[in-house]
Amino acid sequence: MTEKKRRVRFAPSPTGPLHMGGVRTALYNYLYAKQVGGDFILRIEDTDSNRFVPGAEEYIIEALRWCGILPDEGVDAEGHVVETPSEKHPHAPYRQSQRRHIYRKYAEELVSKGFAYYAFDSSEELAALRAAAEAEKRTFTYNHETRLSLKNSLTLSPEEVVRRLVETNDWTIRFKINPERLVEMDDLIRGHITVNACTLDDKVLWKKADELPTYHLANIVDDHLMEVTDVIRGEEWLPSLPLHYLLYEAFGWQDTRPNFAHLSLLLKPDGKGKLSKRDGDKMGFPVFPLRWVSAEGEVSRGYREDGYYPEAFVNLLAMLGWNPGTEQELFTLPELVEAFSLERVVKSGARFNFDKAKWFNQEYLRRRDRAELIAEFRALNAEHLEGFNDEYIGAVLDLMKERAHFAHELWGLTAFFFEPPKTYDEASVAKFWKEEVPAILPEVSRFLKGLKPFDKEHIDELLHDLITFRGWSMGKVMNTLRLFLVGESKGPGVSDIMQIIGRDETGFRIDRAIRILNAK
RNA sequence: GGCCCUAUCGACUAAGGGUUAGGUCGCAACCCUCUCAAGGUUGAAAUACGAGUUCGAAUCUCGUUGGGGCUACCA
Repeated sequence: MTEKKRRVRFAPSPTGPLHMGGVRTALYNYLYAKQVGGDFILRIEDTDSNRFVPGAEEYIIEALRWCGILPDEGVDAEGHVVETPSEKHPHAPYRQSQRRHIYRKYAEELVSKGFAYYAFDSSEELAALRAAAEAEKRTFTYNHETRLSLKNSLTLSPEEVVRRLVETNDWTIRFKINPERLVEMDDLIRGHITVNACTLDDKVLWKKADELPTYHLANIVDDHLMEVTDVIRGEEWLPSLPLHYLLYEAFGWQDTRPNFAHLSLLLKPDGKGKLSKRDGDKMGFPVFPLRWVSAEGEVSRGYREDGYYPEAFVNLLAMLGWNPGTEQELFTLPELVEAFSLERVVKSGARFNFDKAKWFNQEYLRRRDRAELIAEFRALNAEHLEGFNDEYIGAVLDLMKERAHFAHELWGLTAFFFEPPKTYDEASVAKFWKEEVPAILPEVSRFLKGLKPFDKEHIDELLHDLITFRGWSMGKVMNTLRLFLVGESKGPGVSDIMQIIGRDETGFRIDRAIRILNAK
């Protein structure tokens, strides 16, 4: 068996930051490529200079790197798109704007074979036709029905065509759809699809005005030249698939045509439409992997900046539209590579759910390496942690980390371990600091100060014995103690807190609270 | 409007002709308990609708309806 190495590409357009749907497409491409032992290629489809957004390409690469989905080809080790061919990058350049010189010949080839024609209608003329049609509640389409009444090499004299080709500068090359054709296609996710070519329009393949191809031509030519074997892309491309099939045929490349798989789209949480840039800030969650600041200064939040671990982000994205067929939900990237299959990708659109996303991160936070979490906690709260060693911080985090979804929530949950409460929750004070309690606490404090060894087990024993012996209320005493140690009436077990902060600090906090509350 | 895709709990999904339609998130209750979490147990919660095929349909077919995409000299 000498099966050829599979080549799978992700081909985003740098028209803005890559959103999470795009990352998911990249991820599925990556998983598929790696599973079959193939190469994952990144190609930048920047054929529309009008929509070019500075920084978008860098953003795409950084987002992929953050997620750990690294291209084998197209991008070098430093994260730059490769511009010159080499052994590792034989098909460079990988940016279509740098490949512009190669496309025209393919477009001309189609004209000479009779599969395409020159069209001289200006965009203004076409816009006017569309507007006129719309006024009559019709839709204007440049297709087999209208092309013979328009200005193109099918209707103009050869001399006129040549004259316009050399003298004018805004003509295009259009694909000539054969309306008789029935296009039979196969999709790895959706199965067999049949489309009647008479419903297709004559798409522009090449534009003289910018000396550039459109997506359709560039995409097919590059996939062919780069020997791409599998195309996994968003569902928005499904309507173009017949055109792409026809293009492969017209070039005579049908035998090496790649396999196609069209992924369903990520939908808004409320199910109305596909997830878009605006939704995040409107609905309170990020739609982008990384923070993005537009040229106008508009800021969109990112999963990274919101405190998600890339592993969690990748995991949740993988499970949005794919499942392993088992009940396992937590996967590392290598595990995903192992388990992934296009057959198990679901066909219908997936709505994004913020709660589930947070749950994924919580699971990863729990599983976080202890030393890494300590370092992370230190980095996040350096100003509060001088004088506390890793052993102390580790003990605090062991006790508290399962309460958080994100590392940045940890400080709010643990601050009382590092500094005495600044205030005492008033409602809790009113609830507990009354009746016999003020008289009891000084005695509890005295006993605690004499306790040795001062650990959880002995503290529990002492407190329990003292409270039962005196006939006090367990709840009142314990909750008051917690109020004094934490500042409010929630948190971990009283003895857990005492063991960590130690005997001296415990005594200090209790006495201080008694003093303050008695003075009121 | 036309073309294409799609349809199981609120959300993500499993079940590929025979299951009490399963799991996860979320929600609720109970247990644990010094509070709050976590954890444990339990519960509410779905095959869009209508025909057909079949002994038998969530599953196959057709239609309807809903949702989504595309319909640019954008990708």
